[in-house]
Amino acid sequence: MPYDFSVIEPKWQKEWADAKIFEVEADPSKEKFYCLEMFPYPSGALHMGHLRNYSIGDLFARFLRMQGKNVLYPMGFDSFGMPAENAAIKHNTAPSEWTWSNIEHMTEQLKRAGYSYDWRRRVETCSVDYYRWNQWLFLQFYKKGLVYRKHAPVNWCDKCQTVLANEQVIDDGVCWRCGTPVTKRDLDQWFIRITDYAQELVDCLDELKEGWPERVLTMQRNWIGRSEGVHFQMDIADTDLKIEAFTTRIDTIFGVTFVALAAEHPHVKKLAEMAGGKKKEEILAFAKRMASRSTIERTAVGVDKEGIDTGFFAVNPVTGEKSPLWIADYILMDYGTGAIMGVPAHDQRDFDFARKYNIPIITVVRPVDGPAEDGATMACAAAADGIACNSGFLDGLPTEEAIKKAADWFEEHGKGKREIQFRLRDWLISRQRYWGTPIPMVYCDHCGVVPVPEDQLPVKLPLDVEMPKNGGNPLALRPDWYNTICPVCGGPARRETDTMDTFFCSSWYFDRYTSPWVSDAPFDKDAAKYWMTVDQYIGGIEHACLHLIYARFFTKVLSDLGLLPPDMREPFKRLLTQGMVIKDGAKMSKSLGNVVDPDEIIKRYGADTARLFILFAAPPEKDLDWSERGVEGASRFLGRVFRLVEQNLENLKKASAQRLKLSELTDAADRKMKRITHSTLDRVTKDIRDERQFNTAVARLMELTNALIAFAPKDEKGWAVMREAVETLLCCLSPFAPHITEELWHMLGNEDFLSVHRWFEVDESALVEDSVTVVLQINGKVREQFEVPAGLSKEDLLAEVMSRDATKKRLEGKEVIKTIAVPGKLVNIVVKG
RNA sequence: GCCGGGAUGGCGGAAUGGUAGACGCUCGGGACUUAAAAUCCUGCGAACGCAAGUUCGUGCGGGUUCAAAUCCCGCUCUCGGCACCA
Repeated sequence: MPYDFSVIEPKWQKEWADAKIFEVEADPSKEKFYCLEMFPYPSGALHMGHLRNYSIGDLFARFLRMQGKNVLYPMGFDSFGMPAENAAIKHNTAPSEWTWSNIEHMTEQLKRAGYSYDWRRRVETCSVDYYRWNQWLFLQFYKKGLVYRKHAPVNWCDKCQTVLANEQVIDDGVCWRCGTPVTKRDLDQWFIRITDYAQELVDCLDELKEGWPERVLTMQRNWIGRSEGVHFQMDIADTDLKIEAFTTRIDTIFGVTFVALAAEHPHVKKLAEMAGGKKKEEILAFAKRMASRSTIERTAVGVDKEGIDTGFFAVNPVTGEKSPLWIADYILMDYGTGAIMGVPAHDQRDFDFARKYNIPIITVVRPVDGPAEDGATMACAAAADGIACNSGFLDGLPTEEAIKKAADWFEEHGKGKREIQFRLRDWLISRQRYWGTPIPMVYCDHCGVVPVPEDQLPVKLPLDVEMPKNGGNPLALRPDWYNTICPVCGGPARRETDTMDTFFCSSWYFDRYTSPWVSDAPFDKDAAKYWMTVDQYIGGIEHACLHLIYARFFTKVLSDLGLLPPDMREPFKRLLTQGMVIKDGAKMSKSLGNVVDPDEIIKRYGADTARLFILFAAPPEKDLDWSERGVEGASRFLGRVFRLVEQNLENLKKASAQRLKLSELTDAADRKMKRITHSTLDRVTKDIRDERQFNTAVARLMELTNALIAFAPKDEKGWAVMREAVETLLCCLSPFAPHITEELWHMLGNEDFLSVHRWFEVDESALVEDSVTVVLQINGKVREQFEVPAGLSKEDLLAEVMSRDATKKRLEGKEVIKTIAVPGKLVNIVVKG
């Protein structure tokens, strides 16, 4: 009977499901392991990226299960979002119908791939049972003061017809989903105070060093953008106005030669008024022109800085000197205070600006080993640390100390204080879209903004909607839905028609998995306490500053709300960011027409082959080059394993299941086979557990298979050795190719499931070698290799090598200068002549 | 500009101071077959050589070492992230 995956795979999928071997319960007596993949958006069908993500996850889940851990391995769908609305318009159906049919289809696909999920725990964020808890959590956040409504300039995508969070504006100001340039709009929107947690979000990155990729930590650190500095005030001469400024380089305060405001700064209008006349018109015109520029225009490389002199002067709080007050386009209103002290000698941007407008440049920091540069002739700003000069009481101090002393001065004189600034902005969660969680708020003419009482949740999304053809939110066109009664006064009120950013849903779904059946809370506290945190998370790098920041933030808040234990501050202990799947040099995508359909591959080669290829072709973090030939290679390998067992089946079944010790084996080939078996087991275990090097683990298993094919047992002992080797191979291969290994395991007469069988133990005594190959080097160049008994000391090895005729011959007529012997490895003889 | 990753055969990739190229793919030779597919055996970094073998070889230039893909110094190219963030 040949290897027929089309029979074997469905058969074992059914057996596993019937026996419920992948269903788990919290059990504090057992050590748990929570293995999680970033859940998919139900776009219609699985793509290769999904297959790669989940093949890695299933490998971990199966491996750890076999290692005896109580493994939580769930799957669900991130099923709210724009594409459902677009598809609904295109196919003239409802977003919910489209979404649910995709969920069912993709679930079937995942089952055909043989992943070992506990399917009872499937979570769909678009189901009322889930999103009602989004609403409930939103209200808890609201009570805690973490939710606020603000009229502010926000990012607007015209194509998606909705606002976006800062994190969703990428690549110089375009929408993360559709690539449309983002514009600014002034709107009333709901924000979440993620900035309250900015400091902790940075601090905890250190705890994640062990298990997270360095680059993700760096990206988050950059995104949160913590900087320490001094916040201080400056008077505007001859007015009552004061300017608030922030700087990280307070040590350069003596080098201030101008002060600049952002065009949107509230003082701009006042100053224009005070200036009056022609100057007023000029200032207002300038501010208007700057405000109308898009993010792209403002941040394009090489754009000249622009500014206008207000004619006013700011007073330096230390020196009392007056510096001209400018309005400049490179000052951002939404960072710091929207005003800066200009120190052109030591800041490149200020330098560019000063040169353009002939503002004086004064150096106040000199290099450690030389004199200060001349401000009039220097080519660029000297931003590096050095020694303070021309700086009164700071003179002679190295930058770090000068900063400290200057900051102390400001605090002592009550003119400013130390402050920490973050780049991170609050999270805008309102979306002017239909297919999302309704924000549980109502607007009453008498009572204002009123939260929906918890006992009135859920605010259900109507499913019988017609999507407006020209875009926009159908909820806003449904008076029957949005007209309601004020929970406070009972008068007429209107529901919030915006829905929540879908990243809200995905910020706590992993908590829900721990107890998806509870109906009186988002999740069961005890279940979460047992299962959380996620031990291994797997997904794409694209979420480094989106989902992965929001989920970290949520976990801290849920912990503070008492829903998670107080010390549970981080959701994901280890993170693996898998590489992309590449074909013909580019990422697989519909628009490039280079997609390979996982279903097709599974149909043609089987799930085991597809999974094995994916895990073998590249290390998990690297991009994977899709190769049909490579898939065939994986298929060939599984065929070899199948035939190996099948062709020796009778003898293997008869063979003793007893494990013979190496010391009980006398035949050299048997001993060698035994050693290979255990060194393979040892290395594969380490590759998976410690190194996460699945490609090399597969390579070892191929080597073991090659050795087994060449192995010819001579007697009963030999067959016992072979049986042990074959079963070890099946055990190690099981997490990679679970169906074929399960089949062969049962063919050998085993009755339990290999999928949940205990991982084999390495017999350390079987790793001991009789002899080792050592290399003879002359002057560092390899000359020959030969066998010596294992365990020789340095001296004995050297003596052994030097006594060989071949060695003596090589050294004839040469003077030995030095010898180096590395036991078990090599001997290097340094000679002259 | 700043931060991070990477560069090894025809290709994907092994090797973290000690035999460079494991394992696989491609390609060549052979066996089986009427034939093909499948399968099995075998060769495969480059140069010279009938061979034994010798020399060269891990992006480039230096250095440390008996010994460097690996460590140090200085570059080049490339991929990714952030970027008037004060």
